[in-house]
Amino acid sequence: MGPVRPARTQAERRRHTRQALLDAVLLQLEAGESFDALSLRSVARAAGVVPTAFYRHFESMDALGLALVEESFRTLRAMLRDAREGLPPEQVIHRSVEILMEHVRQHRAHFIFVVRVGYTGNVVLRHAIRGEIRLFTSELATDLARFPVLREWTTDDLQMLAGLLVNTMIATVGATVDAPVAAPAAEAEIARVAAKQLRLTMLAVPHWRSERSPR
Amino acid sequence: MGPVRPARTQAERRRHTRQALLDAVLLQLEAGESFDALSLRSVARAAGVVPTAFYRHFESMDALGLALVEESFRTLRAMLRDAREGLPPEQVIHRSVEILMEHVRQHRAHFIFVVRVGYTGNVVLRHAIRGEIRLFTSELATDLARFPVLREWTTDDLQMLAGLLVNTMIATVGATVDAPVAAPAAEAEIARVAAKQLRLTMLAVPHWRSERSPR
DNA sequence: TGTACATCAGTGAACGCGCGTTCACTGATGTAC
DNA sequence: TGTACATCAGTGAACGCGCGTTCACTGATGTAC
Repeated sequence: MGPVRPARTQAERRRHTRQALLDAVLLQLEAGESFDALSLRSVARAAGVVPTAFYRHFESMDALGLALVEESFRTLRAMLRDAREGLPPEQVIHRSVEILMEHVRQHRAHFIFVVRVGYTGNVVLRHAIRGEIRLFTSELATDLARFPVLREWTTDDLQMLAGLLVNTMIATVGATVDAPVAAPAAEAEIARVAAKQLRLTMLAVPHWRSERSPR
Repeated sequence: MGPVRPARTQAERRRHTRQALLDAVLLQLEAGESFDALSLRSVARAAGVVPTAFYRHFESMDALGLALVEESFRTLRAMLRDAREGLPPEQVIHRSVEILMEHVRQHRAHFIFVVRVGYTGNVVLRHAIRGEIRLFTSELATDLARFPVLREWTTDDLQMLAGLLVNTMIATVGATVDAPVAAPAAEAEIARVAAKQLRLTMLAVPHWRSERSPR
């Protein structure tokens, strides 16, 4: 056998280069760069192609960023799916936090992208991410509606609660990706606080009077 | 009388230029730029001085950023002080949100700086801001300890609660500064949700069993 | 108060560099017959 | 299967531009006597 010939067909090579460009950005973000400070040339260089090749795949860095928004939220939705299935009622919170931390560990770059670029100056990407977070929150609200205690809550109140939980999640992710990689102690501490905050929040639920508007 | 002679003494002129540089950055952030994308030259230009004059005041853009961290947190502490005084117990939450929104309106640029740069790629500024937020959270925890319901809580639990409240505050500020300036309807909606979230959180407080470690 | 010198905020020219984008191109893969 | 042509991912040279930083400077304000 000779050396493995990578990417036999044109389509394969094309997909491969495109992913290399996306990954180059994620890698630079993980290394602490700001998205707005990344140059098209540095990304092309890191992906192993000439700057002009970039344009075969994306019209601009913003367009590449939008592709990363999609890719990242595919990860976040997968997480929600995992949570939907893996939640024995008696330890919802503990397992939720575990699933979150697990996903952050395995898709660190996607989470960094979302929490960091979601607050960046770049208005296009910021709005794209905030829009996705709103959708994500709505999905969570729908999931919450299935819990017996929450069945009678109004949509508005469910959104409010989901928003609160997502805020906690975002703050937790922010703290996690800010801590040194693979610092189990710091990570455990962050998870512990997050679980407490979620437990406190859920403690309020049975006492909330969610008022349906008169029919 | 002739035209007003601004900044008679050297010290005055110096202070004036320094502030013009800081304000130039805040203005560009408000206009939607990312801190990491700002150039020393564009800042000097906006402040009305030649690029080299910049160095008379700051060693680098990072140094200027750290000065802005200080300036911004002076604003946030002033807010906490206002809250400490202006809170009739029967409407703590309503007033807190009002005070927050009021301060965001009046120091929009400082809040933009904190929520945006606190998540940026720039590691120096991000850590500086996150450190200040941690201090800010601790101060809030101390204030919380004065409420009768919370008097028996452990320090760790107070920190946890303060963190939760600060998270809500940060998310609220993020949503506010992301909305178009002077959109009273959007702002009112954001404030309404924030108040609900804080009310829900505080609803849990009497039901939380804060366990002191055995003496 | 007057003079001589020191300080120092701001100037302006110059540098080398990496940037985004254009253009005409190459050569391997794909396709029609 | 073989041939002739089309497609198109990636190349490489070139452009004008704004960048951060250096340097020697200017001239108004400050200070010592």
